[in-house]
Amino acid sequence: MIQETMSGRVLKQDHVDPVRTVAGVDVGFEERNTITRAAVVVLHFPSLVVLEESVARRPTSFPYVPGFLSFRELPAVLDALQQLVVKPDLFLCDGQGIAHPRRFGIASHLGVLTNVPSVGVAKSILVGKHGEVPDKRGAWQPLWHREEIVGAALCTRVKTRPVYISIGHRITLETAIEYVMRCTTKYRLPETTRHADKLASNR
DNA sequence: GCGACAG
DNA sequence: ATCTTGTCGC
Repeated sequence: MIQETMSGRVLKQDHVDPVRTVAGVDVGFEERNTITRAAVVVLHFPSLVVLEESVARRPTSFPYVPGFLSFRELPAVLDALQQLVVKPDLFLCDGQGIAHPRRFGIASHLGVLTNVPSVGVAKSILVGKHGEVPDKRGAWQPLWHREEIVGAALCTRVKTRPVYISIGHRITLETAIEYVMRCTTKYRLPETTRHADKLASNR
């Protein structure tokens, strides 16, 4: 299957150019899921000032099937990306990178297609398990799946559930965690995804 | 066969 | 993801 083939193209080393812009990517739905709405928000790094926003809507063409999220959401995301004037140096996606049954979640799919470094920032686990994460900002535990470290459960805020970080493309887990922390201020989720989330859901 | 299952 | 107000807790 294409996910297994494409996962071979994921670069698990740091090939990250100096990061001046970080983009948050998220998707929402309208009209009883018949319309897919993708949002991309580009922030200046490290100031996290919003530089540009992009929204794209298109008919939903694929159902939600766990493990195949990118087929449902990426087409609209690519539409939104084409409208951007500023080229992002790094993508922070809602969902998994290689913390996926076939090591090719939406963050990896987006990273490989665009050849831009990407990171998966998920609110819940698709596959894998982890030890208890110390309740301290920045603390993390490896996420294991089939004797392999596929990501990290990261505490971005005390007394809050961890977020699940995994590499998408052209980055290492340690570097990914570092950027996620630097994009997170007072909330559980990075500012990038919070902005994209707001745009994708019309709030 | 029985659960689990990103958004 | 989405349907939805107030409310419990730090």
